[in-house]
Amino acid sequence: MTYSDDDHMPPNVRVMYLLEVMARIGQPVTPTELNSHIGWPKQTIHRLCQTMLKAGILERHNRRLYPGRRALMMATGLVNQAAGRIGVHQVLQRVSRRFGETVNFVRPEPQGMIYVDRVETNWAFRVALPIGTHVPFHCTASGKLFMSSLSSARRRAMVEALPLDALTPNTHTSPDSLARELVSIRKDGYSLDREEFHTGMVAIAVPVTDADGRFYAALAVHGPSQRFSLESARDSFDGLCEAAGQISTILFEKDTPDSAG
Amino acid sequence: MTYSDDDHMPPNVRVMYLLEVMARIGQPVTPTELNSHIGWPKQTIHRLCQTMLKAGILERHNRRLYPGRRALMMATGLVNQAAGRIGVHQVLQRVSRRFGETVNFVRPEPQGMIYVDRVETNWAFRVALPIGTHVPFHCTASGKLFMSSLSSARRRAMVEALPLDALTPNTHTSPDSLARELVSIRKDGYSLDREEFHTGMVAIAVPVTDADGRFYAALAVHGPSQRFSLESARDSFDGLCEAAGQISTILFEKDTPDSAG
DNA sequence: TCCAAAATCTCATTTTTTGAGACTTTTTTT
DNA sequence: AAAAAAAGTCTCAAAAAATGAGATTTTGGA
Repeated sequence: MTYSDDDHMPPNVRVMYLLEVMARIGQPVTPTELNSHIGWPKQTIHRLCQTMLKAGILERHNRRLYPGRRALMMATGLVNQAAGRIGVHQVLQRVSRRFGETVNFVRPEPQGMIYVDRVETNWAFRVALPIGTHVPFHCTASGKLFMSSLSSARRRAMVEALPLDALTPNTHTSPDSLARELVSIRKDGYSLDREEFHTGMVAIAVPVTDADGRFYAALAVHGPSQRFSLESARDSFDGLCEAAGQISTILFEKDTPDSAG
Repeated sequence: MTYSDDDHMPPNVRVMYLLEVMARIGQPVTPTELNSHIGWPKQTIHRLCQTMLKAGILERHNRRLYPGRRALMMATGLVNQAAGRIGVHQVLQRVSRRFGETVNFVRPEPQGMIYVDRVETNWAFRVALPIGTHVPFHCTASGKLFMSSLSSARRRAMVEALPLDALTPNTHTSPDSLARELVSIRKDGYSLDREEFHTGMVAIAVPVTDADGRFYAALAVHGPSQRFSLESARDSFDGLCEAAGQISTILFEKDTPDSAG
């Protein structure tokens, strides 16, 4: 596979991209206006719009295009499927209120751990990592937590493959010490970041597991070490686990048919 | 152009089609399961899933695929755009004229229910909430209506996660009483705000659903309790449902003029 | 450990997309 | 009303992508 050229978009995905642009614009547009946001050759955009009109993905009133019924049905279905995210966000907010610190919901991806959702405190101190950012595995509470959930063979392979760049004086730079910590994380059920990613910032992460008990995501609380000690982090362990359990329920529990009492 | 062959789908549109199928299924699927709904050659579906994963349109947990961040952002944008359609707005105007009160069109988002469209009466009494504002779930007719549409597991988790701040003496502050009301809302098909958000203001909300019966938005009528009693609100139930049905038709139904071909 | 199902890889073929340029229609300006 | 500009459509050869059968590997469960 030619993963290398990063910015190339297969024709496949262009339909989706066009819908994304329309969604962002938020109101009916002419093909030309649309293209002022995209910059494809004139004929290309017209042809694609035609294809999508013919497929019922777009509809047209006068000159202007807007998402058609087909796109809307799809969107409604997707949003409903994702209704769990609303609940998850509410749980994050509750955790954040309770501990007064920033809370992150983080998932593993090949490029690193990715911030999927977050609730920030109003304190001046903020992590400057927007949602969608990837962070390294070896120096974050969530990344180490994820690795600790792997089978020993995979864990070892991963630890040995990672770069282990020293981002602070506390960062693990030796595969052995990292591997040792992963073992104890696995035993404890939580993972700490002792200023290993940013000096002055600490974090604790607990796992959110799926219905089969497999790792799905990390629920992490971050804070500056001045006011958020690792002691207090550990104290928050039970509360975090409870929240992680609720998230797991929201995302994975099978629907029980409702008894309308 | 060979418009004639009707059922042919250009490779272009397959990405969209795959998302549609996933939206209809409504929960994470393996490529093979997915394909049991589609019937493409094995390699074709795998290749397409790979493309979509790489593009961030899908995400994966274990074997199972689900709509990714990118797809969800798009879906949210589309769904909000559609809510503001001309035809929808006209229905809101008609409802507002009929009852002489402010009408809102409200959708769920992680941060709260968001006012997507509104028609206001000219009365002095106005809600000072501009379009785009988020309001809480637990003390609004639309928020409770949305929560009542969730599966019981999600509903319970959400009720437990919410802050339940008392904004008026009437606000639900106990998860139990809120949960109980959600059950009866589900049964009744409408939701009331009995001065739970602002003292002196009451509201009734009914759901707007898509062609498959999925929750899309809440249609809500608000008014000051002096002139807009809950009795009259309940009386307006049929009219509201009719309007909700019209909105649903505008947004989701294929308008085939007369024939039953 | 072994086995069946699922996923991945390879590759020649077929299909589609691409986009420049000429041309037509529509809209705006004078 | 005429002229000019902008938007949209058509044609076509080249380039790129999708296709899907078959072989191979990986995975998850007994």
